[in-house]
Amino acid sequence: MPIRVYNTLTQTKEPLQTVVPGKVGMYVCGPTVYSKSHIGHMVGPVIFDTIKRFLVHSGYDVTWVVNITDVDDKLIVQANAEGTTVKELAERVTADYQACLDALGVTGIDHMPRATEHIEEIIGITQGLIDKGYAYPAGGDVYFDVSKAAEYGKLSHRNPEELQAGARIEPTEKKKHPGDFALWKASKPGEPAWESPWGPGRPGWHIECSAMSMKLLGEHFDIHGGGLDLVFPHHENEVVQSECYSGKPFASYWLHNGLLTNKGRKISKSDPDTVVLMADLLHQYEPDTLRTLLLSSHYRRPIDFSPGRLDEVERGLRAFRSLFDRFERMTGRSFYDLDAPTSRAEGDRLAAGELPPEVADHRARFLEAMDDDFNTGGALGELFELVRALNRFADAERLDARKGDPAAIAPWVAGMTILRELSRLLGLFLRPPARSEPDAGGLTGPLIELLIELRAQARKDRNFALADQIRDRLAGLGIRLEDRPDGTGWKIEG
RNA sequence: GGCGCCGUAGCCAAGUGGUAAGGCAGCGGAUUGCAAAUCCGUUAUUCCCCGGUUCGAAUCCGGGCGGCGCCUCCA
Repeated sequence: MPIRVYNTLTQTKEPLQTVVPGKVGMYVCGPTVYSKSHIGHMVGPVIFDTIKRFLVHSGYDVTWVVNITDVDDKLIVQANAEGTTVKELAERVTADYQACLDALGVTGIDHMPRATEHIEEIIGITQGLIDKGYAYPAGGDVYFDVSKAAEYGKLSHRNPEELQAGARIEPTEKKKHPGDFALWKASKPGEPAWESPWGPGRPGWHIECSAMSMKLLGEHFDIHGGGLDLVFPHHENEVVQSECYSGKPFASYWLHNGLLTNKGRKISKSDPDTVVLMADLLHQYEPDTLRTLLLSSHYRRPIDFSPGRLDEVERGLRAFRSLFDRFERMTGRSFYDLDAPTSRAEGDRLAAGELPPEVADHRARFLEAMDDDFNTGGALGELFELVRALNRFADAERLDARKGDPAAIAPWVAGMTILRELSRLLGLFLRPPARSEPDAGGLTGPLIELLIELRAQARKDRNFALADQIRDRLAGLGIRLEDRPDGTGWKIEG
């Protein structure tokens, strides 16, 4: 079953056929770095990180580029308001963005080019478009002439006449047509500026993505991604200027992720009520919880964000944590350190061996879902089924009592290895949750062990009132006790 | 006004022509001293509404209704 992707350009699902067999070039629009990242900024990175993981696992050699737009009117305004420089602001916000990506396990980005480091390429493309008659200089600015490009509107499926009729585009006397957009903007005194054939200025908004994607991935590459809100005008402009410049098709497939809403409205910097900062969320929730929410439905669908939803997701993830604890008790090894197949072929070999019932089926269905336009919601469902199949097998075979017998638990461990393979494809459970670890070198662990010992004695004496008091008081402190045949375990909960 | 997305149980959600995955919440059972965790069972005769095509539709077509996004900076 080949991988199929929904292409905004054709509005259909198409089999993935790459420019160079076995290789994928993927470009995703990153942030304009003038304010801290909110949860909405993470949707694209998490989705495309997952897509990259899946493509790599499927045998592709993937190069993934996410740009940083570090020069723009908004940066100038914000830097002035803060009394700092555009450069300092951009660096600070970029560092915050990077920290959020790291926290969510978005590790697959190969290049993060900055607009300000590609001024030369931007000027080159702009000049090239002027030379070919697609752009014109006007009073220090340079505009793309939309009327010269017959295909303008093909990505967002609009026609330019209607566009102009209903347009609320700011009238600028320098533009020939209201739909024309700036490739280069003349700078005012005191603003960041670069020398150019048209005088000192800075790039327009869309040109940097054309310059950086074509430089790093070639003039024709495979996947271009971004939020649905970027389809028009950003991506429409990007595709038209790139193709007019190179004379080649730009990106083969355009993938757009749905937007996050809060209280029913799109989360957006221009609607401050809706903004939920990543930095705050990361203090309240496990990264896996945030990531699971973002992957819980198909990537084109909008997701309504709320703390209640996150709590639900977190409760759902407990089943995984409990299973991982079981694995650790059984094998003495952490699930988080478990090596798993890193390719589909390797996983297929493991799946062909001895496994608990249903495990191979769920794996097959998981991969099928991912093949079909990266259906992470369906894949996640299979992961939950896998957890159940593994617990069921361990229960039925009474594996907890046979943990000293490697041969007996081997099929189950193989099943766990499949779970590791698949959950890693979604970028989940890469690291143990921070909160379940007692303070390193602190007294918490030993003190809890002491209380468990005292409670065990009370239970032996059939003093259940005291035993339950210990358990309830610990629960009040967020520490949950679990009595199992082989002893009492404990867990710190949120 | 134009372009696009969406409407599946109390909530979230997969499924896009063959008789409704999964998660949360709830209920019943196994297990337990009681719990927790785990397992089993259960919760939509039905997929916004109305018509049509078909042996057969949540899935295709037509028409409504409702929600959202874009057309201006946005991931």
